[in-house]
Amino acid sequence: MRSARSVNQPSSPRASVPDKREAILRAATKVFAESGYFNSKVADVARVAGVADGTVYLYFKSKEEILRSIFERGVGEAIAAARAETAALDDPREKLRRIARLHLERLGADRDLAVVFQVELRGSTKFMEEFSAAGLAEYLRLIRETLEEGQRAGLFRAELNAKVVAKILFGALDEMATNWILSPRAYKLAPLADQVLDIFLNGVSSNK
Amino acid sequence: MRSARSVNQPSSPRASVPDKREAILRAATKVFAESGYFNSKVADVARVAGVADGTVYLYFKSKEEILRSIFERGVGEAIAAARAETAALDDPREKLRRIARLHLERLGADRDLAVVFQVELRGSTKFMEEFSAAGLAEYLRLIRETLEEGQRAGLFRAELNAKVVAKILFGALDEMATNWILSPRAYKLAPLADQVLDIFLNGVSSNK
DNA sequence: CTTGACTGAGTGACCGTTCATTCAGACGAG
DNA sequence: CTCGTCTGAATGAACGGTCACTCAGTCAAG
Repeated sequence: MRSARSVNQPSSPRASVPDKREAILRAATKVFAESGYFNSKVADVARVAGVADGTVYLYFKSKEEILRSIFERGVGEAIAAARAETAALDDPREKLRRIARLHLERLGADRDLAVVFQVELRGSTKFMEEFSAAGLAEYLRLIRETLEEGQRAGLFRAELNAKVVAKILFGALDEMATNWILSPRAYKLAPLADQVLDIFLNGVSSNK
Repeated sequence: MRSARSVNQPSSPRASVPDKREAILRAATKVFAESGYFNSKVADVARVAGVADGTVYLYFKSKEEILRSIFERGVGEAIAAARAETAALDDPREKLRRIARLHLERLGADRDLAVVFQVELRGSTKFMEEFSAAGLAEYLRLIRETLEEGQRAGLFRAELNAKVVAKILFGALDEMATNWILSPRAYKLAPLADQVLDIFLNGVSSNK
């Protein structure tokens, strides 16, 4: 069926054809998005991935670890992308715009992944706390630091609490994504980033 | 407790002393908040409510219906309160401030209820879609209409899409609430409404 | 006695996880 | 090249525990 990949994956030296791990993650994202994490059966994930039930447990310790892996990879990539793309920019306003655009572009590009991130990952305080601590905090910090940069530059009102302001921006973007998922209408998610940023920057701006 | 509730859709017309229904709802809110909806056992809810397992089914058709009832009551009350409190106000800006305050005050006053609303209800697209259609849409409409009122009055920028702007405000408030729940620090939620409104109104305001 | 709210042990379905077994391919010997 | 041997990835049936829901019976009130 699948010719062996030439590129070796570094993390798991013993897996012979590590496509399987990838296939399981992709399948799980799809299945979780469709039925919800708690309603999904490991057997369904296995079937969609094209492997046997037991094979799932050669790559993941438990059903929960699959969800965790989806999250960690997603957040990791998102943060890396945001850092990389903003590094070259000077204006903090442009940085925030880039972050917002990336945020909605990434989610808008993969509806299944978006559902898992916006809905399934929120379904229990246990997950939320864990995941929140894991990657979300870092994402919020990235936004906050950019805001503080703008405050030092005199672009944003200095009296604002950057932590709270970061949450406002994140919350607004988050709601755009959640609404997009739940909406039966098919529209583009990414362009909303500009509308959000427009209002947001106006709201925090000090010059006028 | 003779007086019948005006708005109940009784799954069980035979229930004579509806205190039990109330006790079960309260217990379920607590249990769901503590363990998460999917990890909660109906037996736990019954125990906390001080009734037998079977009694739960005299008042609710299923475990899911308990969750739905918690949601419907909460949203219904929130919308009623928001409408009542804004009716007397003229300035759309004041109306929005009232809505935002009420939003965070209500959630801040009952942590268990807040957890169910911010976390447990989000845990599956099935719930989300249903609930979203049910009450959340109306809440967003209330905000949107207030925004449009402000646009007509020339207070808010007319070129903004009120639907999107309503989501931004809701999303920002929502994130405040979610963060408050997950935070180990004990702080007051309601005062954040003013910080959010400050930035928000600045962002949408047309005069300057 | 009748009524019906209430009880809680029981039941059956469900599903995450395990593990005995299979077998495709690697490899050394001849 | 062809065996024979070995390995461990992959399999999927079976297990064991859990839990939503049921219903035959209890009991108090009238």
